[in-house]
Amino acid sequence: MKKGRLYNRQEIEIISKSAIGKSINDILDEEVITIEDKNNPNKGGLGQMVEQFLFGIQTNSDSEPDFMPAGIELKVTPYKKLKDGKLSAKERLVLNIIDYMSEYKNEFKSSHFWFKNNTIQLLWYLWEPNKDTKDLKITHEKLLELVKNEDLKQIEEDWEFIINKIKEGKAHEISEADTMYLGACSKGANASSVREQPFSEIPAMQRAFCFKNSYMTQLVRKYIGDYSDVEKILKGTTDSFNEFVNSVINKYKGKSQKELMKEFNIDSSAKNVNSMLVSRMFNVKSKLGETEEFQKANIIPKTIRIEENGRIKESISFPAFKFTEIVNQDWETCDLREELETTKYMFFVFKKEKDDYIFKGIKLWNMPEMDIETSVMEMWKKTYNTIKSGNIVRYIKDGKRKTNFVGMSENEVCHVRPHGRDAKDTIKLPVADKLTGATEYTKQCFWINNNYIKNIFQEYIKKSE
DNA sequence: GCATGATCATGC
DNA sequence: GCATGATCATGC
Repeated sequence: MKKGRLYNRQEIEIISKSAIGKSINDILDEEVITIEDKNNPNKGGLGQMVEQFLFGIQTNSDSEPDFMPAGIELKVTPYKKLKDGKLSAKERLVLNIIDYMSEYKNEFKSSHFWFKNNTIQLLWYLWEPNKDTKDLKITHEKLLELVKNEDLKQIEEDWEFIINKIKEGKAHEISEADTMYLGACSKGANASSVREQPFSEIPAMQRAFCFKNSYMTQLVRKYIGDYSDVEKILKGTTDSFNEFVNSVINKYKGKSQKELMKEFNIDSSAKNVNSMLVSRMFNVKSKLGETEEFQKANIIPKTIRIEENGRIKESISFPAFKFTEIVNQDWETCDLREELETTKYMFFVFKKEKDDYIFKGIKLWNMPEMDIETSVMEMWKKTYNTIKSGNIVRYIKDGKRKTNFVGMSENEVCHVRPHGRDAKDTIKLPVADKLTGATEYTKQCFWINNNYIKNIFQEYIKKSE
C-alpha cells in the first residue's frame, strides 16, 4: 500500500502509529518498506528520512502540504529530557517561509500559512546526546488540527501581528519575541539572507512561521508527560490570556505595596516582595512565570521600581550562569542570545510616591535585535574570553576583588555582576584565575543596565510629573 | 550620585 | 541546600 503523497487521513494515522517505538534503523530493517532509496539512507535529517522511508515521499519544497488531497503536513520533531527530569522541546517547529510580497494580501483562513499547516501530523522522537540520528526512537504521534485547537485564537492574533508589521513596512523589524505561540523565526545562513518587502525599500531578514520552542515544550508536556502539576492562571474563565491579564492589572492598579501586602497577608522583608505580590494578584501559588500560559508564550515577569525622580535604581538580573557552560558555547548558539531573541518580558511597574511604591501597570517588552547583535554580543564575547583566559580578578583592594568582567560603564545595554547568596557562594572555573589561583569563583550573572531599561518606561515616568 | 561588589528572604 | 528575584552597601 505505497501511495506516498496520496495517503488518506486514516492511512497516515495507521502508519504514524506503526512507527512508535521505532528508530530509522528499525524501520529500514523491516520488510514492509521497499523504497528505491532504501540503500542510500544518509542524506537529510531524521525528518527527511521518515518522509522517505516510512511514508515513501520525496523531500520537496512544495507550497502544498506533504499529503494531498488529505491536506496534512508531516512534521518530525525532537524533544529532550532536562537535567531536572522535565521534558522540553529541543527546537522550535519551523513551518513555511513567509512570502512578504504575497502573504499580507490574505485573510488568516485563506493564508498560505493556513493552507499548509492547518492540519499537522506530528511525530515526536526523543533526542539523546551522542547518539546516531538513525538510532533515535520515535515515541509519540499526534494529529494537530488547528481548527480544533484551544490556542487557535492566540495563533490567529499572532499571525495578524506579523502581517501588520509587513503592512506597516516594518518586515525588517520583526522579532520572534513579538508574538506568543506562532513566531517568525529567522531563516537563512546569516543576517545577510534577506528578501524584499512590499511597503519599504529596506531588505528584511528571511523568516519562517514557526511554533515557538516554548509553545512546543508545552505540547510535549501535555501529550508526552510531565504536565499534571503545572499551574494555570486561566481557571474557570473564558477570557483570553490578554483579557485576563488586563482584568487583573485593572483590579490592582493604583494600589500601593503596603496596601497589597496587607491584602495578601504578606509580612516580609524579602528583596523580591513585589514579585511575590504579583504572583498573588494572579492567585498563583508558586511563581507567575512558571504557570502554563507564561511558559507557553515564553513571557518572563519582572518587577521594576521607578524612583520619584524617574530613575530606575537597580539593573535587572538573570539567573546565575555557569562558567564552565559559557566557555563551551559560542555566541551564535549561546543561552543568552537564545533567551533574548525569543523571550518577552512583562514588567510590573511600581513607582515611588512618598514612603510607598504604587503599582502602576505593566509593560511588555523584548530586546531589539539591533541591541542583541551589537552590545550584548560584545559583552558576551568578552565574558567568554575573560573566563577562558583566567583573567577574572584585576586587583584586590580593601578585601574586595575588582574584576575584568564587563561593567555598566563599559556597555550601553548590559553587564556582568555577582549573583549568589554571598561572595562565598562559588562555582567551578574551567581555568584557574591567574591572579588569585582560585579554581572557583563567586557566582555571576548577566544584568540589563538600569539606565538602558529606563527608556522603555518613559510613559510611566512622564505621566506623574 | 553612581558603579560595582555583596547580600537577603523565600520556596522547593 | 540551593537557585532565584531582587535590593543593599560602600568607596570613588
